[in-house]
Amino acid sequence: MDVVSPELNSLLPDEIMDTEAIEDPSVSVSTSSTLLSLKSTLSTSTATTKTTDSVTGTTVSTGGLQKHATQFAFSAANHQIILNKVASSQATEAVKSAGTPPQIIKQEGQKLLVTAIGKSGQPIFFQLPHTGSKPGVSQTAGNTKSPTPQFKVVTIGERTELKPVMASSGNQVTTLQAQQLKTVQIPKKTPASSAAPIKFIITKTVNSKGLSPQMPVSPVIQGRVLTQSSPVMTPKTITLSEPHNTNMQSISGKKIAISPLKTPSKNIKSVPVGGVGGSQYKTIIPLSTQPNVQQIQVPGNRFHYVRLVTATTASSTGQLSGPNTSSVQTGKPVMVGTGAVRMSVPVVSAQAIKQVVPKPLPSAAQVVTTAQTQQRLIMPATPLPQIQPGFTSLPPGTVLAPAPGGSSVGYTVVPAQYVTQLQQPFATLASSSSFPASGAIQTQAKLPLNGVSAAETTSRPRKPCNCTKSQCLKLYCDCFANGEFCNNCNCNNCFNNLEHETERLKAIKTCLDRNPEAFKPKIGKGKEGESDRRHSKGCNCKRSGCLKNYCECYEAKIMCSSICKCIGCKNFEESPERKTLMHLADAAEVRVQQQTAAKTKLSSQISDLLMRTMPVVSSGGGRLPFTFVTKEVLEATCECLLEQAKKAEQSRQPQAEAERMILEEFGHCLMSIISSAGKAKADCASINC
DNA sequence: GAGTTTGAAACT
DNA sequence: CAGTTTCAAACTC
Repeated sequence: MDVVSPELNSLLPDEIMDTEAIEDPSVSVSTSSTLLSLKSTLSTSTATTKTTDSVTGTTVSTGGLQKHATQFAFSAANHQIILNKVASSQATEAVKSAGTPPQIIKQEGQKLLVTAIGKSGQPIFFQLPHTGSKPGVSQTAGNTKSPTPQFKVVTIGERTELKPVMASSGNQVTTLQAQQLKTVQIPKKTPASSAAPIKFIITKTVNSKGLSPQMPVSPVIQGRVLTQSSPVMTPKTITLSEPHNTNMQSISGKKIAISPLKTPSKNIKSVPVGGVGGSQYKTIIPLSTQPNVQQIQVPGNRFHYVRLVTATTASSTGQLSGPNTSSVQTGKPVMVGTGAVRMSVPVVSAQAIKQVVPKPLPSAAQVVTTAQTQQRLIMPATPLPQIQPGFTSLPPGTVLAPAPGGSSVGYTVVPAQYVTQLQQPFATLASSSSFPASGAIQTQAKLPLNGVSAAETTSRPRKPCNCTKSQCLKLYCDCFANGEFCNNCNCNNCFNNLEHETERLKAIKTCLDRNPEAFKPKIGKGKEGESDRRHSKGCNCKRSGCLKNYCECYEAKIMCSSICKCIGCKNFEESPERKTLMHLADAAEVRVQQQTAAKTKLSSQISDLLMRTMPVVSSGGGRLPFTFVTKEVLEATCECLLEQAKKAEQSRQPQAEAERMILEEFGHCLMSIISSAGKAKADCASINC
């Protein structure tokens, strides 16, 4: 079980944070490796259906739901949860005061954990006791006989919903959602393994016409795999699973599984998934921290966008943190109120992606932030066959954005640094395409990216390239290799820019075809027990001894490893040459630092001196000009000082006393200068000169 | 700054 | 996969 984020910890009451129930084998037992495929068949039936809880394996019946009608009643009219007869009037008031419809997070024992977004925008958490019948999760794995309310996260159409599941042994899932009540059919497929980890299942019907495009997408679930369905408007189902120790999951038709929290993939991986009506790719996204994936629907746009947000970010907004993180940490299906995720939620980089949170979007590109550095991606959830296979290996800092003109390419690869740069340019692109312009790019500038502000990251200095023949569209070009546009470079005939996006995309594809990992960082983590950092491919140096910057290992300040094919390597731990070089480098660095410090200090002193000798004149608010210290003034001052020195000499004063007299005279001179200057300035001001 | 060296990338 | 060519950065003078 993953650890609940501190942000959430601070928000949630202890009861909510208690995740024991989830780790309880009796709960996870039936969450076997089997992935229930939740068909996208929609109906608007009420909660009188049956289902098998895919999370707990508990089968409960509609009767159970009715049994619990003392706790809940479903309003088919407005599709809102109505809390009825809750034992706690306080909770009732909390619900009423919420700015959004309440969403059930989960049931734990005899408690229902409910969240809503308060009118202040802050998440509200409260508990509702189960009073009508025997509450709690099923005690029996697989096929439970005791009706027990369960909750399931199911995505229908563009939206994802939390479903209180009360059916038994059926194959339907009843969805109760803040704004819509739906029932989806699920194939009867019962989880079996008792030792299986908890999984999340999301059913996603793409472009379901039964749903309004404007219908907000409820944030839903943490996951690791995004399925991008084909542009063909056939219903698609996404199955997100959350096994704790397995990485890949079964794929049935157009379903994909989410890799587990505990087996994070360092890199996003896309795998073609078979399907009718077009190819699909599932994107496995690393999940080393707690980012959320927000699925966003753009009305009128055939693409679905997802946005990845770190838990930290979410918490910083005060809106996402609670519900989302809690769902992640508990590993249980969780529904978060639609109001819990807003477009204003900024996007920051993430170490990895953990959550999948569909999200309403009036119109916007979605910036997806992923991975090791500050990789931000804007990517359609629909497939992008042209490049999608290489999507796994997009370089850090790459942004995928819908391409202008709605071309077949479908998106534009943009360096992360351009996310902020492109605020205007991208809006232009968006406006010229089917992609809505408003809010096209989310502002990220003021949010920290892995501890570094976006401003810092985006302004990160980079060496300009000097390419002449490659058009900056080959990996020879460092800019291109780093997934960046050329900017302020010295290259000739550069195609690594927005004006040549088509060529650029083609080049990227070519590179990825040649080497799917072409854009991955070359310096990655080594195997266990080895140095933390090592070159992924190793170097092939022959003449440099791996002690010059020709060597990629040396350049990265790491030692050569066993995978290097270098000849005459001197870049190893005990190498005396290497040690000497390191010492020299250290010494040089110290020297530079000292020089820098000295310069800074000197500059500061000069500045300070000028400040003292040129006081601010209140009348003008400015400082006196240097012109007051004219040559004549200096000469006069020097004469005064010399006179003072002569005086001291004639009176045979000791040196110290002579110095004192001279300095004193210097002080008098300065005061005279300042006084005169101030007077002159005041006079000048009085006559408006 | 021009020319050389070097090794990764690209090509065959 | 190996050998060769191309390329741009690193380096030297």
